[in-house]
Amino acid sequence: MKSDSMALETMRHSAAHVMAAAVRRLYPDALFDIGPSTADGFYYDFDLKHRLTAEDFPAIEAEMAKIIAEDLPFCREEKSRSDVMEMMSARGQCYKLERLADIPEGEAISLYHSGDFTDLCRGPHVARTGDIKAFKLLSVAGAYFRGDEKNRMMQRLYGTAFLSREDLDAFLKMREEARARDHRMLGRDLDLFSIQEAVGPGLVHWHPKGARIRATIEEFWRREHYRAGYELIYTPHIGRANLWETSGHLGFYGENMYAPMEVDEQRYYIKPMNCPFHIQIYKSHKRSYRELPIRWAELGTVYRYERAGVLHGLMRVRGFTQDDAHIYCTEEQVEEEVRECVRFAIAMWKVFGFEDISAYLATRPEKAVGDPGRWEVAQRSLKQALEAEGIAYELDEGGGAFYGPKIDIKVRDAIGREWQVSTVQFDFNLPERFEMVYTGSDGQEHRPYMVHRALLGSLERFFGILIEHYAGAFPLWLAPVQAVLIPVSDKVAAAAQTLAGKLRAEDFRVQVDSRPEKIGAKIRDAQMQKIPYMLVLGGREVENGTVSVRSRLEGDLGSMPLEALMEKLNAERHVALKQDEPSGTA
RNA sequence: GCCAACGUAGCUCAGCUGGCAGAGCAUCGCAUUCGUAAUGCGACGGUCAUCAGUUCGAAUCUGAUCGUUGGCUCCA
Repeated sequence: MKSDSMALETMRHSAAHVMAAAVRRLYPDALFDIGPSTADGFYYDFDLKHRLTAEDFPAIEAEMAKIIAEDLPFCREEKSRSDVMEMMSARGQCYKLERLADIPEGEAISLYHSGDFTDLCRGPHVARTGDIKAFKLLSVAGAYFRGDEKNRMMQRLYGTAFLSREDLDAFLKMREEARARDHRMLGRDLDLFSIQEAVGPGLVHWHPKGARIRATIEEFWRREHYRAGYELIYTPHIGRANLWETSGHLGFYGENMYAPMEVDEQRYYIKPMNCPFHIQIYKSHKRSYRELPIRWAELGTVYRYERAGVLHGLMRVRGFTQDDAHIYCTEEQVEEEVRECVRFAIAMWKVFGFEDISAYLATRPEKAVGDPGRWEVAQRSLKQALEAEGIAYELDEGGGAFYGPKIDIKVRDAIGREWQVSTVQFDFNLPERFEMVYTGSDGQEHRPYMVHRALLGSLERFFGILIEHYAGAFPLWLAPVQAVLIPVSDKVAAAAQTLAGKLRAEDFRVQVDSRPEKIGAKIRDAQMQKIPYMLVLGGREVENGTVSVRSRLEGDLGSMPLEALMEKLNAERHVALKQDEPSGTA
C-alpha cells in the first residue's frame, strides 16, 4: 500500500516531466518552473507566450502519448552548480536559475534527461517514459511564481496519471460524481437557495425549501445546546468603532470589514465576529467563580469582505451565520470544557451522517500574545481531548493563531472528500483587551480562560457540505417535503386533501400534487425532487382506508393503513434525532 | 486582488466568416381523469449581462464595467 502510493507519486512526477517535454516540443519558447505530483495528480508551471486553453489539451496529450510510446529512459546526472547555471542561462531558463539558487550549498544537484528534454530535478523518476500507464490533462489556471502574489503569474497545467486505465477511469468517474452533486446546481434544481447578481455576490437567499431544512437544523442545534448546558443569546449586528478598536479587529482584521456607517456622528461597523458582543454581556456585571463555566452560544450572522475571486457558492460567502459559542472558565475547568466541545462536535457530525472524523492541532506560533504557561495548559487540554475521544490528528507545530492554540476538526463526506468544519480555539487576546475578570474564592480578581468554538462552522457552508454529502437526497428528518400525495384522479382529490391534513397534524411535511398529469409524470417529478415518499391515492385506497406507498429508494412498497404509514415515518424521522433520549453530550 | 475562460428565454443549449432571435424542458390555457420515472394540442416568454465604440447594419468585432467558473493568493 505504502509502496504503491510511492510508485504512483513517482509516476505522476514523471508524467509532469513528459508533459513539460511535450509543451516544449509544441511551444519552443516555454520557460519552465516546477512540476510536482499532488494529492490526485500533478501539475507543471510554465511561462509562455501562447495562452493555453483546454482546446490545446488534445495536441499536448497526443505529444505526451508519442513520448510515452518512444519509451525513453529517464537518466539521472549529477552536475556542478556552475555547469547547471551555465546550461540554464544559455537556455534563458530564468525560473530554473532561481530554483537552482534555492538548493543549499553542498547538496547534490541533479538533472534528469528523457530524450531531448532535461530538467533540474531531485527525482526520483520511473525508469522509462513507457512506465506511465494512464494519464489525462485536467485543467489550466494561473498560479503565482513561488505562490507569492507579488510575483509573475505562470500558467499552471494540471493533469493526472494512474497505474492503470481502470484507476484513471474510476478517478474520472468520481470527478463526474462530484460534479453531479455540486450544491450550486442542486440548490437551483431543488429550489433550496440562490445568490443573485441584483443583490450582490456572496449573499445567500434561503428559499422556502432550504429555509425549512435550516429551521430543522436550527431547532435540533438549539435543543442540543440547552441539553449540553449552554445558554443561547442574541446580539446586535452593528457596533461602534470603539468596540472594534478595543477588540483590535480594526487593526488586524480591518481589511475584511465593511466600511463604517455614520449615525449621530458615531461610526458603526457591521460585525465580522460575534465575540466582542458576547464579552460585553460577560462584562455587564461582576462575575464570580461560582458562575463558571459560562457557555454562551449564538447563531450569529456576520459579514466579512472576502476578495471577489475566493467566493464559491455556499462554501465561501460574504454574509453568513456562525454557530458560534464562547466558553469562559477557570484553569481547573479547561480540560473538561475542551473535551466536551470535542465530544459535542463529534456527536453533531454523526447525526448528520459523517462518521469519518479527524483533526489538526495547531500550537503556539513565533509571534504570540499571552502567558506561555496558559498556552501550555491550553495545548495540553486540546491534545488530551483528541486522544480521549480517539480522534486521529495531525500536529501543526507553530500553526496556531497569535492569540491561542486550536483544534480544527475535519470530516469526510459520502464520496471521500475532506472538509474542515468545527473549530475549538483558545483566546488569550480578547480577555486581556477587554479586561475580563471574575472574582475567585480567594476574593481576588482572576482572568478567565476563553474558548471560541463553532461546531457546524457556518450554516451556509454546512448546508453546502450537507447538500453534496447527501447529493440533495436528504434523510427524512431533514427533507423539506417528506411525502407527496398523488391522487389518481380528481375523484379522490378531496380525500387526498383530507389525508394531507391528517399528516400535517402530526407534523409531517407533505404536499398534494393535484395537477392533471398522469401518475407516471408525478412520480417522475417527485423522484427528481428527491422527495422521500410518494403516496398514491386512488379509489381502492379511499375505500379501504389505506395508502399506496412508494419510497424514493425502494420503489413501490404496496398499500398500508394510514396508521402503519405514520408509524413507519415516525420511526424513520426519529432515527437521527433520538428525540426521546438524552443527547449524551451534557 | 491576480491569470484564464465564459455570460443568448426560468433551466439546458443552438445561432457559420456582421444581414429579421431559435429549440427542448419549465410556465400558462384547452382537452384528457389517468394506478408507480415524461398524455396531446396551443400560447406566453429575450434591451442577446450592462455601458460605450467601430459599421449602412452588431447576439456576432473592440473597449470598459458587472457577474460566473477553474485555479493562485487569502481564509481572524
